[in-house]
Amino acid sequence: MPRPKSYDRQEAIEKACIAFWQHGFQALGVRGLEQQTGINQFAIRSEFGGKEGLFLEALHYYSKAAITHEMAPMKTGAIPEIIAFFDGLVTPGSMTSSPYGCLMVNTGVENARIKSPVLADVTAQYWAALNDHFVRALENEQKLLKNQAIFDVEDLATGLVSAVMGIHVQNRQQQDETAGRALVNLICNFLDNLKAPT
Amino acid sequence: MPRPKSYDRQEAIEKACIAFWQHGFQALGVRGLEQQTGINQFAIRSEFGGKEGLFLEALHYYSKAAITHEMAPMKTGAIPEIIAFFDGLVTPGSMTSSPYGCLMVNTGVENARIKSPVLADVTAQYWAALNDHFVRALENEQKLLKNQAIFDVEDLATGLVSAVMGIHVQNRQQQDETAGRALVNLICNFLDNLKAPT
DNA sequence: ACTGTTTCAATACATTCGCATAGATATAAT
DNA sequence: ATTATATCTATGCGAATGTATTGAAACAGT
Repeated sequence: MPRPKSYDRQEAIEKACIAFWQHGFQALGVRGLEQQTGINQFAIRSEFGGKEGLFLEALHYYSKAAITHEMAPMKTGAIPEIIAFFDGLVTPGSMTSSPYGCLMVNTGVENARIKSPVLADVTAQYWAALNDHFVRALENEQKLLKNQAIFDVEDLATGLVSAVMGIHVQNRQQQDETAGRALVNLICNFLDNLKAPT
Repeated sequence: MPRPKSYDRQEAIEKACIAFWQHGFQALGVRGLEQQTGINQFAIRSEFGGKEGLFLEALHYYSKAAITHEMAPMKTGAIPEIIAFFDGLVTPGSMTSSPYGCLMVNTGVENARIKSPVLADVTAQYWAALNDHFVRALENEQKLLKNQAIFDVEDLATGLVSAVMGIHVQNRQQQDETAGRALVNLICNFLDNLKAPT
């Protein structure tokens, strides 16, 4: 019997995600959110728990999408899948390549010295997930190398995570979703030298 | 004849630099600046042109310090000097290593989708300077390799800049000035393989 | 001492922030 | 049609923002 909502919830979250991605959390006001998402201010509060609640939903949406669509192949793959992931960071059309960088990077940088522990959790979990996927793929690769452990998996994975951050920042700095290409090439080159011969 | 200023200008800029470094531009209000820098609100306006003017001074101070103290050795050096620079990014005590990351990275991420072209200029010039120093050092290294150009200098330099960004973001994310160590090792490892044999 | 000049402390200002409220609106069930 | 319920549009609120103003304060020169 109620009056129908004037927005689609999922659609709204996606729009909010893009808006926060572009402008950051602080710089985007509730009134700006209204315009860019089509959600009315009342719904932002009653449905999402205010600006920060909507932001959290956006972060979760972004995280889940990236993990399931971009990271997933690395779980059962090896170095080639890692290389494919890095390529995706600077390949137009991939959801992990954007002239706005990465919502998780941007949020982490912005939020580092601030408030919400819950925000810090979401970003930390995201990077942990990425780290895990790298570890998996590297372990898989090591099996192909017949246990010749010539590289430290955990350490390498951590380094790759930092590289991903750098690529995203470069993309955002240049406002060009391919700006991080040089580091991608460097990393892929490096990984290729570790790879089991095909 | 005038009343003496209650602050030292240079000292004030340094304090402001640290404050912005920690909190970011938006999150730090004028009243917070007053407390953390000891500059009175009137002076912020009359001496520095308001909050943004003081921020610009802080950016210039940071940039000049980093260029002259940390990047400089690469101008006449080669890959060993690049490696030393990367080590400095995760070495406590170095001015380029900090649990707050890098003021230029933070500013670039925060400002990317916003306003001030003058802010964008400062950060862009900073990264151009870093890129130049990498190029110089790599060219010097190539001379030692007797013109066996086995790597593209410009491309590699660009990649190294992105790596630096990633290391800083990792430091800030973990609030640990050594968190980017893994990528530093990876990069140094990579560079070492390019180096002329000693 | 007095004066001139500059800086400082305190306050006020308009604007914007996120949030809250309340009356109007739109649907489904009766 | 009427009613019930939930959502939407309007407006308002206190707090915080950066900036502007103004009278008191602190020095150098006379």
